[in-house]
Amino acid sequence: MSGTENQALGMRPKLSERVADQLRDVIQRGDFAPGAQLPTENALVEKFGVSRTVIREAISCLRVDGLVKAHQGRGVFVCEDISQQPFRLYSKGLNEKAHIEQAMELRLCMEVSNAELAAQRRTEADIQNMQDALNKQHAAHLKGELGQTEDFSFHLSIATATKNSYMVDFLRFLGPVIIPANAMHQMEPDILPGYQDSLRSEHLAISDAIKLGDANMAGAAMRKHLRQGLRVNSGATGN
Amino acid sequence: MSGTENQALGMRPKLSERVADQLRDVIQRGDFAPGAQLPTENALVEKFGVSRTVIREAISCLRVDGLVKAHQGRGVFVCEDISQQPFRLYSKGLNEKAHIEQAMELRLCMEVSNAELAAQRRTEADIQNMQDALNKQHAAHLKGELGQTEDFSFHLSIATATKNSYMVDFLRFLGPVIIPANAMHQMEPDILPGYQDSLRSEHLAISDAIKLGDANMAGAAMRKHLRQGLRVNSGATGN
DNA sequence: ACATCGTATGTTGTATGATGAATTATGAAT
DNA sequence: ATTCATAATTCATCATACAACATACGATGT
Repeated sequence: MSGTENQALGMRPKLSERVADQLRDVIQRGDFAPGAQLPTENALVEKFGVSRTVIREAISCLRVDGLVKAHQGRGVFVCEDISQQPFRLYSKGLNEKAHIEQAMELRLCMEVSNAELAAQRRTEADIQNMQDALNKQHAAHLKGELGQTEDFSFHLSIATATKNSYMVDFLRFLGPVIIPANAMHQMEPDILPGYQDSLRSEHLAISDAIKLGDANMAGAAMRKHLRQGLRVNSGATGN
Repeated sequence: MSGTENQALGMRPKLSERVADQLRDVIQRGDFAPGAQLPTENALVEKFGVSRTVIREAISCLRVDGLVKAHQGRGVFVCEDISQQPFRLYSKGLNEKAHIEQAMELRLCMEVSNAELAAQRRTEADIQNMQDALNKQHAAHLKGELGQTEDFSFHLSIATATKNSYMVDFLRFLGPVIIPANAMHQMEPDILPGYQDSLRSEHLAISDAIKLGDANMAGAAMRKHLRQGLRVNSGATGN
């Protein structure tokens, strides 16, 4: 993040973002200890030579990032605990390939655990949701569609069955990174049905194991499924 | 997040945050399709009955959150892909206990995978780092310290050995949520050494399995270790 | 001496108006 | 119909003023 993408396109980055980046740096470098007070807005105005509007927008960014906390009438202070800081992908200078690979690995380890937990905790309603998602995906396939949305719904239904809302949130968070990587778009029309069939059988294997309550089997099926998908994707993109 | 904690303390939430929350809601509810243009600043000024300052700060928040993207001279648009959106814990209305439990479960499933991956990919340097962390933790224990920082360093060294930087980032992200939950602070002084010994033996079991390259054993040792820690923590807090 | 209260000062939050910069729409000239 | 200059729109920045909140200080009364 931090507005570097603008600069890459030759666009002049916004002043407030440049100031925010500089402030972020000095904070993360430790120039201001946790709990310490930042210079006042007026001081920063003089220091950076910009208007108070820009300073306030920059500090607002740091606030959303969970780095500082502003108190009216007192000042702006560096957060004591960084527990409010969000988690971002793509933060470092990773190329597209490494980014997707590592994010995919993160998803794999989480979804395998999800399958295991779902097998232990699923209720009848969860099983019904999984079944619905599978049916809708099958219907989409029969209509000649890719059914990626329904595919994702199936995985979400498993995450929901873990009764851990963070699992759902995290899968939703990783979802967009994964979906575009799917190689179904570039797939030859004649091998697509075969791929969708194998997809369906893999999903059924996962679903059955979760219904049975067999955690090990569910995890293994999910791992096999995701590794298969990873193989197809990387193969199609020529890696 | 979303400034709800202010309201809980009886503090009047900032206008800009309230506006930001409302805008966030209508966007996430789908009132504005991805790629659609938001009303202009002036329109929002009239709609909300606040100043441009507030509207701009609110939009700035949404920008940092990755929900919208502002283009000078064109307008503010809802992001097409939400892949830039950060992942946050504590986002929903979870009580402290459920929050920690669910976050801990997220950590568990990730660290088990980390141990497995580390066993497969560790280099000599990784093994050295793990060993260093263990030694430092032991030294801290002998000095009568809790050694929590060194404990965390050990786990980080495992994450580093996976060669997946997101694993390290994510563990760092979860770290602050977990650390305060540690019950060592409230522990009776006479049982602390015994606990530290068991901690050390669990760490050694993990470390040995990773050195041997036995993924299954490493994963099992890590799972046992974290479940043990979870048990101690929840027991100490009376749950 | 001590506690209480009001005031002064400093800081962030909000409002307002004006100007700059970038994009898009408009329209005239060829 | 195309091209080009101009106007209109919109976000970005600047400057100023005032409001809301917090703290420090001193006056006042006991």
